[in-house]
Amino acid sequence: MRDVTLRDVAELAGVSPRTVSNVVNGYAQVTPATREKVERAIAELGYRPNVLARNLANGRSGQIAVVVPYLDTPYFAELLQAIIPAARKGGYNVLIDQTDGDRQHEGELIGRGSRGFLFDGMIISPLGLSQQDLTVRDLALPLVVLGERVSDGTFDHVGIDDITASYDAVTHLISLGRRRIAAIGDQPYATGEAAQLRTRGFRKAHAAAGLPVDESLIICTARFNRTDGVTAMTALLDRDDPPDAVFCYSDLVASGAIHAILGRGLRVPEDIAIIGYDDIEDGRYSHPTISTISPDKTAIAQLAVERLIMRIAAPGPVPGVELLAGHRLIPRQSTLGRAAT
Amino acid sequence: MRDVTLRDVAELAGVSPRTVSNVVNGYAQVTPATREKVERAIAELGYRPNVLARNLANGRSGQIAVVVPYLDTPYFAELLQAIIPAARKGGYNVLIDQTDGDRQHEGELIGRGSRGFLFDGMIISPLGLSQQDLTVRDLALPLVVLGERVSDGTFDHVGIDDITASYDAVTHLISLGRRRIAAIGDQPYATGEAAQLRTRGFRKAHAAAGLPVDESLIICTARFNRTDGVTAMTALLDRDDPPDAVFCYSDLVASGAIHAILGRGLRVPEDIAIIGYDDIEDGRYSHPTISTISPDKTAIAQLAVERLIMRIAAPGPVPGVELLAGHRLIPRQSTLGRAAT
DNA sequence: AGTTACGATTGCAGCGCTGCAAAGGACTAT
DNA sequence: ATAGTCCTTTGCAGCGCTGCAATCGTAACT
Repeated sequence: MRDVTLRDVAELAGVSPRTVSNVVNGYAQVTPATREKVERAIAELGYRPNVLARNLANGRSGQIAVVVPYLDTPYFAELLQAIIPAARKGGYNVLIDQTDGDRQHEGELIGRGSRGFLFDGMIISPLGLSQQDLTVRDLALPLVVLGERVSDGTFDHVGIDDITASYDAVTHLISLGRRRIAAIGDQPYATGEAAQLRTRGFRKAHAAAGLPVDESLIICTARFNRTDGVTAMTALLDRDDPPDAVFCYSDLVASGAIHAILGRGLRVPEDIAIIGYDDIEDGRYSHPTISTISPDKTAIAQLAVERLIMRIAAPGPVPGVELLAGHRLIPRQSTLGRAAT
Repeated sequence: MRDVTLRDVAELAGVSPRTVSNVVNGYAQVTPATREKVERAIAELGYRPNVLARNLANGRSGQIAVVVPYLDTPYFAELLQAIIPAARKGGYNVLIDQTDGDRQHEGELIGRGSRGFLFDGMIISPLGLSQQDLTVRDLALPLVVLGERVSDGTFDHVGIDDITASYDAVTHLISLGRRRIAAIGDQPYATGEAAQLRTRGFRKAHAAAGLPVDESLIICTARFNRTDGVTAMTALLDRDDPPDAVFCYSDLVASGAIHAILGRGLRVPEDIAIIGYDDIEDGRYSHPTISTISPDKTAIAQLAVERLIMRIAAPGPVPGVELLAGHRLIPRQSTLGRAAT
């Protein structure tokens, strides 16, 4: 049994296929009488427009790709959770891809013609890509970048004010009387821009408080995973002069760090205070609950999608902009102690 | 600047468009000489096949939809993480949708013609849908169901042996000397089949050990979230005779339950042992680490995708089958105590 | 009444690709 | 030399829809 097409509906309704199309899309003016005839025919036949054909005809796919390094990283999962409804509201379906942070894979995706016209635009959260890689990409692909990178003018970037957020986090630790503060997550190489901004905030908070920065307390990690947190924290604990507080560049790192600390029989925050970054759900239920910087994920998703749709609709190139979403410091038990909720 | 099409390549290479198509798809036999000519032309023009057009022409979209209730639930995120590469390997792109467990939304998705030919098949993890809903769906849509439901013969179901897994979990608690064991997560209504199976396993373990089941210790929850765990556990703790162990129907519930217990100043597992279900990453890093039933997610993803692709390729209706992936009991600190790794 | 104007409807062509089956060409067998 | 065979290449038509511009019909105007 063949699928029902526009033509079938047109025949039954006694109008031209074009008119059926007009009704379906609400394009031109259509007489209420005609509309009703057509709608009845549609209902009777159970007609469903063929999205593929529609897309081919008008040259747009109606899909946007969202590319993240890891789907099972809570931060990205939560972000996606917000992006999907936003895209749907804008009339777009979401195609998801994960890259494992692989530079080459990411590069292919933003490269010339990668898409085969399968999606109209892309929201990407790159991990392996350097600024350079982004610049030589397919310029015709409407692109919005989340997180790591900063716009070079050919794409938009959505993030939060990392320096200020980090400044807030570290200042919070200082205000609690901590003096030997470590940072876990610096990435002093090309692809670690976000990390570097956080380190800047870390330094700035020290400077503002008149505190010296112990460079040996700034620990680099390849990723922001739990294992990175465990490894880095273990190294810190092995020192003669461990820190009394740690600013972790993600909640996962914080989770790993806490795991390491408690594993040694030490207490959080009594012995070492911990603050994370991202405000993932785990942090609200772990033991202790994790103080964190909470980026406004809904706003990030909203901004990214809106901006991308605008880009897709725009006739020519659109200058890239930096868009900042809000963030809040959320103190919890890992800095305040059991007294905190 | 128009996009490069098959025709452009054909012209440059001095062959017919059809031949270019043959080269691109490796269809018919093509002389090495011809192939090279065409490939050179492709490279020179930077030609990329238009997937949309291809799909329209051969009537398949090359996409499968994966529908989950919540993307940010770690279990689903981890499952997706496994499904995407499996699908990609099979030549399919993954379109993701989340339903918030809303029955109507889920129903629409599996309903007649929902897809508009946008995807060739669907993997769905329903929450709100009853068996009945699934039965009246669009029978022409190749469908693989994960988790909750059991096959009615028109679709495939992939899951683990819930009864045995639950039996294993509870038997583990009993073997540790626990006697008052609660269960959190039963759902004695139409849409809670998986939960009911787990409750069956719970009873079976009691029976096998010659232990009576205290019905009042079987707590129902609407979902398997952390908040459900907190709520249910709090109620249990408020009783005069709280349990000495709890079998939670998800790791999130377990996480919430632990949160509630520790919040009361009680210890896990000394006062109350906890075992969860799903083996999400959090459970490996939380404090205490959470004993759990670990379903083989890779196998689930693999089976689901393979089976779906087979269904899509099949000419006629395919009888639905039940596919079981493996599972393992993973004892951790929440039952064994700090001694455990 | 004749003309203009405007809204509703339509026809055509084509988006870029592939299924099908036939045509062309080279080569072997008789 | 001629027919037969097999492999490569091709042309046609059409997937189902929409952009465009033309057409039709009717209401509003002089």
